[in-house]
Amino acid sequence: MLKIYNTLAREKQTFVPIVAGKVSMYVCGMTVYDFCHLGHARVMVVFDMVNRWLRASGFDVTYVRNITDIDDKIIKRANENGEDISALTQRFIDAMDEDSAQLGVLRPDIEPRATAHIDGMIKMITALIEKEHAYHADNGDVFYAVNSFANYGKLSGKSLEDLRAGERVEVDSFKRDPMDFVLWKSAKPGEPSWDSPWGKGRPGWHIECSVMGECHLGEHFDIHGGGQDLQFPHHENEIAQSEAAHDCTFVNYWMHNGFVRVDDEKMSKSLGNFFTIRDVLKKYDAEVVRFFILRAHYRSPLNYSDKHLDDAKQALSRLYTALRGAEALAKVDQSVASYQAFKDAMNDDFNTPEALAVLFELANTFNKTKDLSVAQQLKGLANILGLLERDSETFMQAGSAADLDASAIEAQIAARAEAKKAKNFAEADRIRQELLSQGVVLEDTAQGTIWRSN
RNA sequence: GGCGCGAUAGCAAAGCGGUUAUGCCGCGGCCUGCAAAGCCGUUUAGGCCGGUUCGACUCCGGCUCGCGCCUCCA
Repeated sequence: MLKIYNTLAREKQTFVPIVAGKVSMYVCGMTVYDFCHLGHARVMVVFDMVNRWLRASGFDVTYVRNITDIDDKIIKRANENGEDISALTQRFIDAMDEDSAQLGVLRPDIEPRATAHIDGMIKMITALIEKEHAYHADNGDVFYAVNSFANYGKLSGKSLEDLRAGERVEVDSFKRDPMDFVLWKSAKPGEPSWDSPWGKGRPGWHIECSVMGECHLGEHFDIHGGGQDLQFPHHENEIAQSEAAHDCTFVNYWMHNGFVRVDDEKMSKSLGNFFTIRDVLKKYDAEVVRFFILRAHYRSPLNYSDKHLDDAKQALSRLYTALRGAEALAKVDQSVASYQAFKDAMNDDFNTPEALAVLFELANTFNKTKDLSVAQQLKGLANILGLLERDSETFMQAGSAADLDASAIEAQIAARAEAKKAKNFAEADRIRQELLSQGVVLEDTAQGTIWRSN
């Protein structure tokens, strides 16, 4: 039985899909005006892991992850660059696709773009106005009337009174209530706009996800995910919009992943303490980054540092080392204890740290017994998490000194073998030391000498 | 100010009311020409103060510290 921590209920709940055997999942994706950073990597990897486990559990999953390709920041950035908005967004969508592919993230089934759903947004806003959940204000914007929705605050645990009491709420004279949020922004000169019953304008951010979710998964679906920072106001507002428009429950399970931090502070654009995925991948193997993310529970904070990545690399290497020389095919045996332990861990709110512990126990068993079925199990279970998909040599030799090619290393190994044969250990050690200084580690095995990068 | 989360060994990170988490690092041993890898063993825990209990890292209460949201944010 799969249990999921539901933010809405503030507890783990047994997962019961709306339609038996099927799962509909929506995750808030990126606003494409810049390169993705490690925080984005965590969302992509975490929900990729969720998607993979649901599928491995036999569910027919429809996974939607949207792309916000129109908003203030995009317009601002395009103006700064003197770049066409669609060129800008396409450029960063391509970059995002590259980054996520590197991280072993499977493509979502559907990746809707906000700009392709303007009609649906106009339709939903119209319905909200008709039901008196929204109003066309004097400045031309359309606002959602927060006090028209009795359950406002149920996801984030905030009450309207508390929110209004907050000192940071900016007063907008065109709003009936300071907490009302914009559904449709009237166009300012020079901004991209679409025709609507309220004149030319563009949608607010929150309405995009309500509409894309409805369009691709229906008025009521199973799982909605995203980063913790989207819980309020974004997801709270989505609920207000969708439930008011449809008069039915919007989402059954709300999932929020924890932040990536740097020095115990949230990594974010506004703090300027972010690392882009592509910068990190210049230094670390993408699978190491994926392993690093999966090593912590998805709801826990995750501190980023080179030291932690180095540690993750060492740990992942242990698994690859175990499989070295025994390139077993991935083959999961569901009848053995390791599968049960792995499954129990994953079914307990996607407890990947515990699932990974099962992999290390399998590696230890295989190192001792050399029972090929154990190696197959190790690789099979790891593959479910999108790990250990390459062969060991490829991983172990990746990132070695760029000025050495494999044949040069092999030549050195051969020379060392000659020296060893002649009992000239000083020369043998000199060669080994020389390679080590170039980032190549030699290991003598029963089958001969093999090498890996340091 | 309002709401919420966390505090586990040198570092990272889980489960669990009583039995070895796991990984990296350290130490001892085996293996090796020597290493590396691997194997065996091993040192370091549970912020502080109370309570419940035969027994608490695990449950309850208080405190301290850290973090997040309340504004765009994954």
